[in-house]
Amino acid sequence: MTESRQIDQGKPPRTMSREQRRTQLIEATISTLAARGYSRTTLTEVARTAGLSHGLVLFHFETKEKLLGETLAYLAEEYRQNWQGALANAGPDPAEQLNAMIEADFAPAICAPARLAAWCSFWGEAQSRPLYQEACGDKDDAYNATLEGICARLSNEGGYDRNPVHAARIIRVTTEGTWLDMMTMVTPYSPAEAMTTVRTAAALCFPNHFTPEGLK
Amino acid sequence: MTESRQIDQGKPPRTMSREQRRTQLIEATISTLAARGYSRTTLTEVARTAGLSHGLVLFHFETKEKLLGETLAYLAEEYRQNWQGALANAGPDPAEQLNAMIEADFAPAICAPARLAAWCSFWGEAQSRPLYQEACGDKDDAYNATLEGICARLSNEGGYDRNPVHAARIIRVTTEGTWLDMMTMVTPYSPAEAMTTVRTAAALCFPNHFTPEGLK
DNA sequence: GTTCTGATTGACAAAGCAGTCAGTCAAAGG
DNA sequence: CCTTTGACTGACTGCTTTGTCAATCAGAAC
Repeated sequence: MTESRQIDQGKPPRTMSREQRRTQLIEATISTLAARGYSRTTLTEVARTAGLSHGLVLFHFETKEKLLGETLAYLAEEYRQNWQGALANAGPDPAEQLNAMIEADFAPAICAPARLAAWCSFWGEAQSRPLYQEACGDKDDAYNATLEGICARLSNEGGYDRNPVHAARIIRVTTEGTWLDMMTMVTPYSPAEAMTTVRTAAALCFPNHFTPEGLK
Repeated sequence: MTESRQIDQGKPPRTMSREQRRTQLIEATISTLAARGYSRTTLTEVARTAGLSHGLVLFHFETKEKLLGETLAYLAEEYRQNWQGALANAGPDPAEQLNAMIEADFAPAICAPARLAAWCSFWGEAQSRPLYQEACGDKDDAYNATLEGICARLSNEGGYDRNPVHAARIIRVTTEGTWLDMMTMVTPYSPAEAMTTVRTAAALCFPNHFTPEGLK
């Protein structure tokens, strides 16, 4: 499910491998969710977005429920890989790691309008379907644990006496609230502006290491 | 639309006044949105929740679209009255006012699970429906302007050299992110715990006036 | 070329939905 | 008691949607 995200756009062959087609249909589902919202996302519309017949969607995913579940899993996995990759590329310094995680959360691939809108669609249905808590609960757990660990090390090494659990929570809810803002605000809201907001929160928690513009 | 939110629960008469019935149906819509999500909210289910026939829902609201639009307007108005009322009851001191607004955002009437879930349903559809952006956006404008004003006065009078726009934004996105957390977290999340998170953010912005537990 | 396998299509069935409407019922006013 | 008015019901319609399936098609293996 995670390999070969890229789809060959040269001249689409009539048939594709199972994995390629599934990925293409999941991407079409994300686009449709963003364009029409969860409630008006139909199999026919997903198929039309992909330029395929609606029967094929069910051939590959069996039911609409499973298509949406796999779409959510795809988004969750993409999100996880994004921040874990950014963290792996950052140095051992906790301030750099925290900065890397903040930047990762607003990377174009993650907080592109269509991606955010798709996430938001799922949030709206979350409370009524265990599906989402399954897919997202684990992801959030790993993210939180990592963030708290980084904040704890930054607190210790940086000489702050801040509660790392509180700091991590502030950073996380600030990020989530900013995503929601980007979705619901009428006036456009750039990723750069969003990141400034989260960095401001980081600067409040760790003023010796962060400014609203980034690392000190 | 704003008067007489209370419904007489003694022994339901066969007929009710137009306004009472509309309010009852809007409340049933909120419950249904929370229980089943936006996409599976049907007129029949709303009617069943209210113990009425589905024809009556259309008699009072004409279309499903209008029912949902009025439900959102009802929620937005309820929200606005809640924080404006809390603000009116607070003293002239900006720190007290900020505290009042934070408490208002987590008052049981506002962040009850069903209310939050209903809001979340609308967020998920917002980007694809201009109807909802209006209702959600306008509420935010007045709220933001007020919050920024309070932060500006607190910054001045309290001797902080903090950018009040940034502080207000931090408080707001922290609140919104915490709401989202309350919706999507698997582990339960009490309003008291939520308020602690936002007060921690306030304490970071205005440490001489706030602690995570409340006003100093 | 032939065959085999798996992807793909589109016609179809079944179910659920919003919205319509003719008629019922209850309360109020005469 | 009679009439009027407005709330209310439930059967019905037409449309949309999900899901099924037999037939078709393209590419790979031989």
